Amino acid sequence: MSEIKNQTKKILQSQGIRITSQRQLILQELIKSLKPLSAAEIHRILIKQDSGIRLSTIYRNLKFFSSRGLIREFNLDRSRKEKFYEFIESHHHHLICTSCGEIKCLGCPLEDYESELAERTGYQIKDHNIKIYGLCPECQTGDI
Amino acid sequence: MSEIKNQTKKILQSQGIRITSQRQLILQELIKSLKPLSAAEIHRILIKQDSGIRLSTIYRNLKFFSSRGLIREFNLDRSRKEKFYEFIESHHHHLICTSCGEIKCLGCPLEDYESELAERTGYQIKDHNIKIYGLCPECQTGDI
DNA sequence: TTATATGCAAACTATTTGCAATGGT
DNA sequence: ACCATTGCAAATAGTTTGCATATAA
Repeated sequence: MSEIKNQTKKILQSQGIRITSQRQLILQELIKSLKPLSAAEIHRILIKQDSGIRLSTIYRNLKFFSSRGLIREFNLDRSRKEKFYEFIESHHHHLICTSCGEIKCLGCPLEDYESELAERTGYQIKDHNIKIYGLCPECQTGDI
Repeated sequence: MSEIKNQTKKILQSQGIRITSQRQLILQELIKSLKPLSAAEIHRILIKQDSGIRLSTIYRNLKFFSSRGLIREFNLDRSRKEKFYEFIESHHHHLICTSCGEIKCLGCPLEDYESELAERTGYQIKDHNIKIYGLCPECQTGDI
């Protein structure tokens, strides 16, 4: 069994999640991927690898993994309407190139701000996300 | 002519945007509203006020206003799938109660961070948004 | 063996589009 | 008068659901 397949299996097991080949495939792609993927992207990848997995199965499992806190589900706000999904390794944010769509992960600049905000508003802060939009170095030629 | 209707008209005029009753109605609601609205919410409000405006007209104009920089279009990421729209008065962010859905506007804590980020990544930063999720004081009773 | 997950097809929601009619300038 | 905008209906995209079958434990 390949290294990543093994790792994926362990993760599912440790969470008490029933192991199916489809779940392993989906989670593997999210773990391998360096950037968030959409349901359709995952489907495209898995279909190429023979597996006759259905889109509905992918959606169901993405929802399921999210509810178990294994992955994070979010929108990109601009242009696209699909949701994106990523394996949660650590709290971070995204820098998105509005021209080519490339997504880069960033650390979190809000640690102090959050506690100050909680104090000021009375809110009990649970989470947050930041998306930063710009042009990546490659897309800056011609300087729009 | 009512004060706000007048103001709306002036905004459209100053932007060289053709004035129609539908555009005035849509923009008025966004200006009056203290929080972002979805297309369906705007539609519901305007239908109640007699106007037989169509959802498609609302969508078309929301897109149009966004492209002209009059309003901002964004997702809420959690739970809901619709987009939300707000009149742009100044750059700000949102604090969202995950229990009752209340949306509060916040200032921007990222001014310095952005320039540091541009330097570090080579990206030309254009914009960003932050969403912070938590429980508002009212929803904290029972402390989940 | 039994509950859970999947395949499949159909439904649903939010949004977009084509086209003829209407309305602003 | 002319072109932009609207109404209307139909299309589309992304996602969800119901039900029979297959599969993990």
